[in-house]
Amino acid sequence: MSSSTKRKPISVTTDIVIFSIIADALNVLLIERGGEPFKGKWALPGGFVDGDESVADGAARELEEETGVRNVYLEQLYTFGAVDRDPRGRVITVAYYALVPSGGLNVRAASDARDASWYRIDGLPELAFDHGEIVATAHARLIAKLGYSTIAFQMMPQEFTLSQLQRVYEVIGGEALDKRNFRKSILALEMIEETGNLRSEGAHRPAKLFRLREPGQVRIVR
Amino acid sequence: MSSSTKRKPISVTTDIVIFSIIADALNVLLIERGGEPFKGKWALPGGFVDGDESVADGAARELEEETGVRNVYLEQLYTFGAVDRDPRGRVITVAYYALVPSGGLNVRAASDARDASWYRIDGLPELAFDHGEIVATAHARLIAKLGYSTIAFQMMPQEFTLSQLQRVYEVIGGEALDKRNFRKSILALEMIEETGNLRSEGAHRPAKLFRLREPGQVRIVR
DNA sequence: ACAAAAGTGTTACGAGTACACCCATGG
DNA sequence: CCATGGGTGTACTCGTAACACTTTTGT
Repeated sequence: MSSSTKRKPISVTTDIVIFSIIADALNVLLIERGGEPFKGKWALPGGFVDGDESVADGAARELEEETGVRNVYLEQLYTFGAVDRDPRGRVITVAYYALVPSGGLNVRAASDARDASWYRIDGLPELAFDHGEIVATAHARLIAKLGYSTIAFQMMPQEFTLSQLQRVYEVIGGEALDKRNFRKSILALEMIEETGNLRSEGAHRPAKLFRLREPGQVRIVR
Repeated sequence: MSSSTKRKPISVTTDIVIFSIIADALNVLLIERGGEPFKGKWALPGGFVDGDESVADGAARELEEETGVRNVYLEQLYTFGAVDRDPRGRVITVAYYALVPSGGLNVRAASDARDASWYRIDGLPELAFDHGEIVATAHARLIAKLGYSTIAFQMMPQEFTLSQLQRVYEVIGGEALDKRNFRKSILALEMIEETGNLRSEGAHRPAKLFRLREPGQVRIVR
């Protein structure tokens, strides 16, 4: 009986949780919905998967269409498949998440989004659909993954200082880290190298700038 | 442009990877397909999700229908969404996996499964669809999860000896473990307790039997 | 000269690993 | 009495955590 008589069509969407560090806080990119349902409510970028594209391609396409962001490390998060999660009918969603460099992208509202904006994770508005649950799941995964992978490097711009990198770890992890231990363990990964340049950013000693050896690569450590 | 003009219907299936330890080897439960496509080939249990059930419910239902297995803790593995993964058309699948006690269940073929049988993970037949990839993904996840969760307890019968439990870890992990260190670390979790019973199983000292304190609970450790 | 962040090593502790012998039973 | 797996404690090692002062710059 696995092929039930009533096989109502099930639509498939993707939703993407885009994280970035802005002003020393973890932020999520949201879209203000321009159409029903949940018109005027904030929601995650995403949309329906086309019949001629893979689910992952659909997520990448939606991400670029609605936010202009491309070439980011998109990782599948979870598939949300409750019966009543979408008032339009039977819609399941494959959620992805992505980390983008601090300040390194132009956000623009497009498509059926009335507006697009960053929100601090600790100050989110009420979200459409089950997107609050999706963000919470992504946040938990991000925190966990920080501990055993090099995912945080995805948030760095091309050149960055070790202090900047440390701030990313501290903001996501929610606790202060020892500067010397942090530098020791990061450099031991051999994933970054000095560019030879310095950055002077105030009334103090300039900081050495680093770059990723192999951009886009995420390694499991430990 | 997120709502494309051509939104071909996408069907949604589930596939379930059931692991168990049998004769000191890791095994996967497969069914022999009774219908096209891939008729006569071995495949994972699973099938189409109905419109009035959640994806997780669909997985549990298909599993019971095709193999008789019920009441297992199913964990979502990954969603496979390539365009051409199913010759019948556009079908994506949400894969789940579960661990069941050694020998503690009656497997029976049913529904459109011609046969159901255990296969050693290192001796799998050629599988239908992309099920080989799904099994490989589940296997990798199982090995990883063994290291930082108490998932292995799911494979134990109601009463078990510490040596049995150690064999589970050794078979999945693929390496021998030190007996004293193993017992020390397992008991430190405080997840199992002595039943007070002994099991005599050969020409040697009888082993103490243990049980889970809270069956079904999986904890993250470390 | 002072404020502010960058940069740099050593010690201490604890978790994890290595390791060997006696115990209880069946045949 | 011998073969077989069950059961037990300690010492060492290595990775992680704690910790303070000097350097370079702008004002």
